[in-house]
Amino acid sequence: MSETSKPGNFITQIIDKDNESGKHNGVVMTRFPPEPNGYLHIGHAKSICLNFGIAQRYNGQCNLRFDDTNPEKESVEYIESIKRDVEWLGFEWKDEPKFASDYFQALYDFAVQLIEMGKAYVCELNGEQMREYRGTLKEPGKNSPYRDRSVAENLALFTDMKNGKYKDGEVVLRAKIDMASPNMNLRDPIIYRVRHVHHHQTGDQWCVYPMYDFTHCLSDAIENITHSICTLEFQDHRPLYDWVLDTLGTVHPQQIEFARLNLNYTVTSKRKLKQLVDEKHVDGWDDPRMPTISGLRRRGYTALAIRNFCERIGVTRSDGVVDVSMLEHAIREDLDANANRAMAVLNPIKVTLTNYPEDKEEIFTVNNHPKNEDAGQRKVPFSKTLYIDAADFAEEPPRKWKRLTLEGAVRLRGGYVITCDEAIKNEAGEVVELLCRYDENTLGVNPEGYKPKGVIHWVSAQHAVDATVNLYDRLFNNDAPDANYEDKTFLDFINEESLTVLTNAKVEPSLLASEKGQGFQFEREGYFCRDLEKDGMVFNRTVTLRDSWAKIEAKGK
RNA sequence: UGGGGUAUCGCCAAGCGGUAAGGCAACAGGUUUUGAUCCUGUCAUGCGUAGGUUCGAAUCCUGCUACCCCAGCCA
Repeated sequence: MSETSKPGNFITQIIDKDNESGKHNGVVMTRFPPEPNGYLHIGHAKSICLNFGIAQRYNGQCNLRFDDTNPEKESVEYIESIKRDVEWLGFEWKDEPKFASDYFQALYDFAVQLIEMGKAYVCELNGEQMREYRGTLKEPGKNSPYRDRSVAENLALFTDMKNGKYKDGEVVLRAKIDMASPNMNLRDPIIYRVRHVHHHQTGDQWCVYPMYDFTHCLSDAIENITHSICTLEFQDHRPLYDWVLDTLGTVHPQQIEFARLNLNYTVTSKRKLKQLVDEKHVDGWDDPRMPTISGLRRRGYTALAIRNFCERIGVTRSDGVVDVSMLEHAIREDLDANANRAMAVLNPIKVTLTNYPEDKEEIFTVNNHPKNEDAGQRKVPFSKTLYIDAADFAEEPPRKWKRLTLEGAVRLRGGYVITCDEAIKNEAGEVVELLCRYDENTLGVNPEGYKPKGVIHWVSAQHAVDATVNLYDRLFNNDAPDANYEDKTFLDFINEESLTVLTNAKVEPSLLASEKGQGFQFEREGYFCRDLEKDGMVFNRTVTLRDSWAKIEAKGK
């Protein structure tokens, strides 16, 4: 599909109009501007797909720009993870990654220019006073007593700020706009503050750092961004964005806001995700239960699935909550089409084929994919003793049961039809072994005179490979863990059963040749992937198969 | 009447004055050596609400309602 045949949205409509009127001479330049203060999550994926996707659609380019103006909260680890994630999603930024900190000198010069124009002043109000003078949502603020300093004095004071003559928080540089504006952002916003901290990019070169509102618009202008796409909460900042650029007379990118992604049953706030990591509710930013890009990757989500998901949810200005089933559908769709099949017995019980020769061994050739012949075939060994899943046998089967039962017959996937004669139990009354007979005339052929109830997966005991399987479920059991509740926080909704570790799983030997990160469909169980980090046979469940039996069962209860 | 936004099926979302696309979910069938996939069908006389303009309104106008964002020296 060509880029332009993909569905558009209100932003592409704006750009189409701009291109018609020749506003930017047909040039489209966007940017993805994360602050390196955490790992990227699925919400960022939407923004990445939007910004890079628009650039592709219009043969433009997209910068990766780190909005690194608050060094205390930022780190190189986050920078590296962000680069890795954007790349993994399949996007290429223009040239080298950019940093707002690359522009610190230019930004400083712009601030000086503002002072010279009489449009900025150094203010000595402390935090509390600042708040008082700002007024409230319904009442206007009042002018700072420092508002009318001379240009010369402001220039000297700002130089002192830069040269480290003030302690953190003692003074700030403010834009002189309008303390009575109904828009709080225009009530003489702070544009520079003093912070004696080491910066991950500029070291100890600066002790004054520009604020977002001053930095972002000018960084966009410096990079000749044409369309500066951000989320809805910045709508109120647009007048300030425009004021800075208009006042300084630079090129003027257009800020366009869209609704950020909200997903039910999940939390998409860097602060909360960081809390989950810091307080060890999960095993790190890339825990497969996290909605981070790295977590999803480790869970087995593919970049293609995430891109498709982002395309399907659309881009609008109305904020809603997308159902996680949309995300799950996207990964099932990709893996169903592209993942090889394999057999894995998660909770094994032994099956002995009483009429199968003791030392005999057969090798079945099985298709890797039911529809795609190009996926090839693999060898699956078969012998007298097998494992099947405990859930596939029932002494007293419920209605519509299509699995093994006493005296019932069932097809072993890719192999013979077997009939169960006896269930051997331990002292606790649990079934520990099944004695079955196989029908030697049923390899690739239907049996004569009777019909198997269904098909189950299995693995030959002597050939089976031990594996650890991590069964992941949603991290929260409330559909809106993020919402504000009177007496609860999102931590109160953590699903205690979000991870079940199965250490006794038996998988077919072909899986020994799999690679880390490789995805499979374990037939009748779900989609799994070899863990990206751990060595050995460790598989993570990406998502279950759609399960209509579970619905039938649930209805019966 | 502080300011700024948004309202179309359970969820996402097309629609831009000519008579409500699509996807997810759900439900009902069919195929199936995966209770998967796939296929077929059902699912808004209705577009937050009340009026108005018009031959004709989800689209234009007016009033109302609900929800979201803003009082960090965060972004």
